[in-house]
Amino acid sequence: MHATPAPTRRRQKEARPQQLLDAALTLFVEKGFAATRAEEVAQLAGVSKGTLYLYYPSKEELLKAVISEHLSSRIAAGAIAADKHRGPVDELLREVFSRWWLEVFDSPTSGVFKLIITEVRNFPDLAEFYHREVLQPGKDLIAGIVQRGIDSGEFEACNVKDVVQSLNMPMVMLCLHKHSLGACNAYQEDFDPHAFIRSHINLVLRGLRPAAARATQPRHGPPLKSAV
Amino acid sequence: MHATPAPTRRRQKEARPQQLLDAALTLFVEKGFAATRAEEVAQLAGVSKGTLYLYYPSKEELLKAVISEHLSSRIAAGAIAADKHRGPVDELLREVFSRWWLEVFDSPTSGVFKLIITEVRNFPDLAEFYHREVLQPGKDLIAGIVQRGIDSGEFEACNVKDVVQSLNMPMVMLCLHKHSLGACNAYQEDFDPHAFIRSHINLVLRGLRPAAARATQPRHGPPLKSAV
Amino acid sequence: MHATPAPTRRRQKEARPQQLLDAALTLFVEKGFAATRAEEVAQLAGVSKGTLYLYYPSKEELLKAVISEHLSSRIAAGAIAADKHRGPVDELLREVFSRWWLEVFDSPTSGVFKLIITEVRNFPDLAEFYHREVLQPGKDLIAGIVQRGIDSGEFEACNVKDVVQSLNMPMVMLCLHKHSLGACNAYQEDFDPHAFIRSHINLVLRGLRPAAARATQPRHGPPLKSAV
Amino acid sequence: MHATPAPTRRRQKEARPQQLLDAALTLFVEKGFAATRAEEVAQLAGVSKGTLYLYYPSKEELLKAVISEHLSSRIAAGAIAADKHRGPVDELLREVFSRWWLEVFDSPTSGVFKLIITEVRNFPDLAEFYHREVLQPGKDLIAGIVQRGIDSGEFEACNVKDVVQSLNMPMVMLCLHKHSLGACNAYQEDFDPHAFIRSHINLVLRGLRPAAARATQPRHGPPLKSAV
DNA sequence: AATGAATGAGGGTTCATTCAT
DNA sequence: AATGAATGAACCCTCATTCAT
Repeated sequence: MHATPAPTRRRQKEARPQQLLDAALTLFVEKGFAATRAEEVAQLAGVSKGTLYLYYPSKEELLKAVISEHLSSRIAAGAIAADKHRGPVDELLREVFSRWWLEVFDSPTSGVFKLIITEVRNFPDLAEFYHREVLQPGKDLIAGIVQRGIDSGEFEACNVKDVVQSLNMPMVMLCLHKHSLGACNAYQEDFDPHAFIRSHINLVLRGLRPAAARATQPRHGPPLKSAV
Repeated sequence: MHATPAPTRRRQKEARPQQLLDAALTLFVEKGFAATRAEEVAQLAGVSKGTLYLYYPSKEELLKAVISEHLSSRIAAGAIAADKHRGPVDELLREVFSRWWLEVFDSPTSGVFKLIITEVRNFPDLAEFYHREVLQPGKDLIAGIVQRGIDSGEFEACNVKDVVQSLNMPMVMLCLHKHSLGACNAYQEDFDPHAFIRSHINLVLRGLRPAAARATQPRHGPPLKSAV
Repeated sequence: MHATPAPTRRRQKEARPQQLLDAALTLFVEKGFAATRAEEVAQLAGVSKGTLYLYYPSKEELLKAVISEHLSSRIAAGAIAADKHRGPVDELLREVFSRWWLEVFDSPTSGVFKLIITEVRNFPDLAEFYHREVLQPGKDLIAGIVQRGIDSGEFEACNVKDVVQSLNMPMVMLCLHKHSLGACNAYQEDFDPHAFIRSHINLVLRGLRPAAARATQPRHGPPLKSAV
Repeated sequence: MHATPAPTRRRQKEARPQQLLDAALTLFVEKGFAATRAEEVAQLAGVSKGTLYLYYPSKEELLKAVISEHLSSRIAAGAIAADKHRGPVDELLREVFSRWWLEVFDSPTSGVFKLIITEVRNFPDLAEFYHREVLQPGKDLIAGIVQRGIDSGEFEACNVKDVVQSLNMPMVMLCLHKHSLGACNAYQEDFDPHAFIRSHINLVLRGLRPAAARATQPRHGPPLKSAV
């Protein structure tokens, strides 16, 4: 309805931090923090070198801002809706992962995992941050759901922590892949990440089903073959 | 019976490249390529800055040497011995992964995965190299075994590529973790990677078992609960 | 009886240059010209960075304005009143120095000496300016008085120029000290500059008194001992 | 007898610090610390920018090295020989000042006073350093001698501290002058600093002589007139 | 008249690489 | 073969100055 408002200076000032964070995320993920020049970030954000420093006092602070922006808000989201769920647990797990996956994998946020992997040893603050904001809540969320399934007899008794990792790791791995090998335009196999994740969840959930229940098809999730 | 002879110059000269490669791998994995100074590598290898350049013409060539050394020889190893195997396929899979895992995870080679993830986009040569030397052979190996299982009726029909990823990704992920968050001495959970991998393989193989076979315990692999 | 009227814009506009000059003097003296940021000057003057440039076209012009303001008007002041003096020359000298001292030492003008010392070599214009406006008139003034004393027999024959320097230098030195070591809150000895200057003038004037007159106390100036 | 030794690298390495310190002193005194670029210092020392940083970790450390080098060793020197002196005190004072003057004024060390004045407020460490290494020992030395003169009746009773300042300040002032106005090739008056200092000392010592002694010429120091 | 966001040249510092010893 | 002093290009960051508001 409204025409794009004229970019007054005031308006630009408000937009700058986000522009800079976006540019920084892109480049830090692509080239690594150390190999990205501050001026490149500014350029990609459409401003000059000096302007970057009006908004962030150093390249390192920019990195931290990039990470905290993406970690605090988005990654651990969706946890809230989980508690209310009634019904089979495997359906809930599929839903939780779907939501997370849709929000993260196709968005720039997926790059943050590469950033963490890459930079955590150079900036140890990140470890605490990532653990507190992402890892712990994420694992707690999934572990809680899996435990529910065990309690209800829907899942075989098992080591819950390990199952959480089995479910999760391929998702994080795909995020990493997207921003490393997956971004090299050669070797782009006919690989559909979304289909794979559905297939993977299926496979793991099948493995969790108790022996007694195995003779019948699961209510949710297609048979393995059709997963892709 | 003889004491090791004092290292002659020739002996030292022959040992240099390996010392430099080891030092470079350690530091490149820890800090990233761009953030590692050539002199640090030399120092860790016990030689002077100038000596490094006697053996490698540039820091970038050193990186490539580090990677090619580890990729060519070790990572895809064990593939050969697989063909001869006769017997249940799940046993074979366990064995192949075990061998790979033992050779890779506890050795410095595990760091190469982080290096690849971190640096492919800066050095696109690596993509082709890694794909040809590691990914393709590795995936072919596992895919072949899984396909055998399907053909023999031991596994449910399924998308083989996806299963390969489901099996593999957590292993690579653990290698990455070892050299990123896992190396930050906080947040070292009581997590045993070896146990987890056994548990994960179990879980996936259970998911692969055909419905008809599910009522009986598998011959290999403990029940889920005892996996850790 | 009326409260000061709220400063109108015009009023502010007229006050700006002085506010800026004062701020600039303070900061240039404290930190040096090169180490003072234009924005700091503006801030101390209570205006924004841009406003400074409405009044002075560059930082360098601001420096010159600061110096010329203080040099032209105040430093060589008091010279005029000297000619009319009748009576003993030492009394006149005491009076001239007293007046100068009171006007300069306790005012921000004292800092200009530091500024000159610090910046003449970077801005050679200052040399000519300072020499013409301050040094020459000041020395001529004092030299004239001393010469009068010699002519009248009140002072011993001597090299007038040297005496002028002997009288003057400690005063300038004290101005410099005030804005360098004297401004470091450690090492503030129990040193009273005013008392010292009286004592110093006394000492020099005693040294000037001709041998014949030395047996009697001077009419002006206390005995040395009570000088502090 | 020996030819200048070939400048091997080893030899150069040993000479570098002094070359850099000399260059730095020259430029810092001439232009001020902030207005001197590190590369200029390197250039004047005949090395490249990077080399400077092989010897001093930062421009600021270079400044401190410059100052401490000159302060520790030279400025307060000569104090030792003073105690042994027997004979008239004014002769001793003349000798102490002469020695100090010859060592300082005509050497680059004279610039350190300008450096201190200029930079002490930006680097407060210097205050403590200068006070401890130069001011206090220097003042104590002179004060001790003057006090001896008073005790022996050679000098009038007086405030010793003030006299010390009266004697000293012109000397420091001349050092400052040499590196500020005195270095501007205009306005080089026919002023001979060495002659002035003799004249100044004379004048002050005459002022110190007790009334009873004034009728006779001093044993040392010419009559005032011939001081230049 | 006043502001302060934006610019970009400039300067401090690092580090890959060279080369005299 | 090995060293490490030296170099200088490159990068982070600052700040004098401009100009749209």
